[in-house]
Amino acid sequence: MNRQADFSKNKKIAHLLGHYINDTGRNMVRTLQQNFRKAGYGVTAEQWFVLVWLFDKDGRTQQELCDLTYKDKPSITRILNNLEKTKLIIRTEHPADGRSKIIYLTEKCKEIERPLLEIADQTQLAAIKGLSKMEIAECKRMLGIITNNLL
Amino acid sequence: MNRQADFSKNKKIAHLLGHYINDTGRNMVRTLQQNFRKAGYGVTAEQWFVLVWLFDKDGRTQQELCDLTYKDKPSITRILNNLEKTKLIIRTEHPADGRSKIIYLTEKCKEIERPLLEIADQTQLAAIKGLSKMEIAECKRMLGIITNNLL
DNA sequence: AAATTTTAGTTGTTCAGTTAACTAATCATA
DNA sequence: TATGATTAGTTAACTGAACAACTAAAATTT
Repeated sequence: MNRQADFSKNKKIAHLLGHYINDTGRNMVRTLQQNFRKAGYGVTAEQWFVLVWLFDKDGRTQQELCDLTYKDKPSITRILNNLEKTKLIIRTEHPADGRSKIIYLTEKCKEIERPLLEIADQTQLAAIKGLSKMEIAECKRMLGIITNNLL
Repeated sequence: MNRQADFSKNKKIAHLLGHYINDTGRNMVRTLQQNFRKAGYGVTAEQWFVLVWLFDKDGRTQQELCDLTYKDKPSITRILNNLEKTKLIIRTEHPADGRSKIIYLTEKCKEIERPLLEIADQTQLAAIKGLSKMEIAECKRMLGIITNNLL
């Protein structure tokens, strides 16, 4: 793919902010996944974004994971299917609510939490090199405004 | 899907900037596509990001479109396949280079340029409401820095 | 209590991104 | 000029996103 980042070439074409945001996000996500892979972990970035919340607190429902990751239900279903295939999570039945399922990490998954976290941290650190904490906060604030505008 | 934008809920989890950027970009892209669809145009956002550069200048090669859109070759191949199916572009052979193909817009496509552009403009305008031009420029600058850091 | 509505999760289809392997044409070079 | 490397584009497999339609189990309403 093509990753040069001269977003100023769109002098005539000013309708592409969404494209640039999207592209930058994909660059980060792809790099993270490549770094996982280089280190020998076959975890996708999207799987990671789900696992993060399970490391934070185990035993959540799929709906909770939807809310936390901003992903829709079919996406969560499929990401969990793949995590189940690789034996990183298990689905169990909710004791009180027959519709819900509760997701638990396997031991195998808990063992790789630290190395994955290390890779994620380093990747993010490399990505934001040259940006101050204030700039990052500004960036997040603007992203939040844009998303809210679209609700 | 879930589009609430309170990115501050990650107090404990600070590794998710890429996820937030990615998510915001997808929100913009999805909204654009929905707006095209509501107006009766079956053009995807990714198709639009390619068409934009053909409206700018017709008769480009696929490689040029890769460079301009930051997409890789398989993606461009498939996006053009779909644009060809819906008769919005045609592929022709390069007169001098047997490997290349030159992409032209059809009349059908030229006819919908203005309405699509109108929708794209309005969508972007709605998305950035509340942000100054300087903030937008800042945002683009930071996205460029991040992408360059990842090269 | 029965009927309706809402909620949790799954499935199917289409589209695009990522990676790898591939074909065919051109370019470089020895 | 013949060989090897590069370039343009395609194909295939896997993953996830978007959207719609679906099942089954609550929750709500009447």
